[in-house]
Amino acid sequence: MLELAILGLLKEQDLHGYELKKRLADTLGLGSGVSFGSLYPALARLERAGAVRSLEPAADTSPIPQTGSLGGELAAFRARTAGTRRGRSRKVYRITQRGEELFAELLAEDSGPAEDARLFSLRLAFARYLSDDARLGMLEHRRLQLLERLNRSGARARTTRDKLDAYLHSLLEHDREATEHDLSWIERLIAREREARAASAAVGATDRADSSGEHPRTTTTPVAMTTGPDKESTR
Amino acid sequence: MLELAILGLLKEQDLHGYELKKRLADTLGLGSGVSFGSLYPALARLERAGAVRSLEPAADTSPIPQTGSLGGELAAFRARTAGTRRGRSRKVYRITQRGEELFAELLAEDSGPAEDARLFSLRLAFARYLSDDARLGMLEHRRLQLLERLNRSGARARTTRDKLDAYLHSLLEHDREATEHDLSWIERLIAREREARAASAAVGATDRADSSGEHPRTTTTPVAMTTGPDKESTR
DNA sequence: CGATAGATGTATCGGCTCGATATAGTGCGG
DNA sequence: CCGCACTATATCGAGCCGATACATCTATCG
Repeated sequence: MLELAILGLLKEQDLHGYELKKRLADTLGLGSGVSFGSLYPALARLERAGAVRSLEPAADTSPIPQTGSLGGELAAFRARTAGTRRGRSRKVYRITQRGEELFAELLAEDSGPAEDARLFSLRLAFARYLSDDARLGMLEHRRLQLLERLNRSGARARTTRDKLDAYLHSLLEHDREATEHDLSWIERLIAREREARAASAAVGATDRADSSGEHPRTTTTPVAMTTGPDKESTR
Repeated sequence: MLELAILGLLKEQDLHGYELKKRLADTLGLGSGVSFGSLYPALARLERAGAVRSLEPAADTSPIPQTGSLGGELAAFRARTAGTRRGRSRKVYRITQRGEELFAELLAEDSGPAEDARLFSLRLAFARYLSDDARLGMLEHRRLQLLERLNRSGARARTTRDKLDAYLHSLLEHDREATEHDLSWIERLIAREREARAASAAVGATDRADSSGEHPRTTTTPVAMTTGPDKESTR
């Protein structure tokens, strides 16, 4: 999972560990990012697998950002002293051809029924690298997961009628609302995706049934299932 | 973290591992609950620490639920064959005095600035065991965390103006909305808490300034901070 | 009847991630 | 010159997860 995020960031430019951690935290959706205890081992794994290679210091005034764009008041100061390397010597990582392939694999991977919210967010952050079909498939997949989760909320409400602690009840209720919110978001994304597709395919084949208002609800699944595990951090 | 959840459930009744896992999944807010790979080691730790003890088979027709209330069609069948133990012999866990103490410690624990959403949910699920003050403190603490997170969202939006990928932008936007939703939920909980407190203290002291509409916003913090890490699963 | 499938249960293993900590180089203010 | 803060790489122990193994019982189908 971390590998995917690292490779995705390195696709755009070479980075050293510290900077990588920062971008993981605030460029991507990952709250607070990851700890060094995960990041460095992950980089080591990737290097061992030949997916990235590390470049030594690279002399001075390299085009690698001087850890910039944070702090605010600090930024001005940073601009003044730019070019003077600070702290310990950095090890800069660059993605390899093998790394590009690995990225594509990880991004497209099936990710069983347990796919959690973090992984979905990560995939969406790199959705621009997917084909139209793969991207739409990913969104539909997520939609089904959320529907299933919503089902379980309903089932739970029906099973344990009221006799619940007030705090627990509020928690469960909020969780259900958050899931509904997520679901409507995903459905907006799907609708947008279909519009774009329809627009780009304006020339060509015969009319393809849908395309007008009230988006076709795809595979619908009328809200009824019994089994299947799931994994949804918290919310 | 898991220990807290286990002890909280065992406070109400003796349970065996499998049933414990089920309740972790759907009684509490934890999506999909935890895996056996966490649960059994956690139980072993708790037993080693003297916080729980395991009771052997306990003969037949014990008052422990026969893993009931799931399946639906299965429930009827289950009712018929109730009383006949199934599968491997179960090991039933019971909380000890030491366990009750440990539960109280874990529930009240300070939980640094990194407290994630899962842990907060867990604490809220057991909030009924906290004193009024501790409960309110927990809610205020969570409120500040969410405000800080919201700040960072704003800062990010101001720093990286527009030049963002559409999917990434949508992701970040959705994340911000979800945080706002969480925040307003917490504020409703705080308001409710204060009302209850005011109602119960109806007899006694002089009038205490607030109590009428437009809840007092507590410690307000006018949305401005620069540093501090955080941890928020995803969203 | 016997085979098969499937639910119920307990348990362990390898691998990833985390939080804490160690190490180290640099500039800044007192 | 000393301590402090910031940048940066790296490791350790422990927790958690997914997969898997193992064991026991029942229902169902040929």
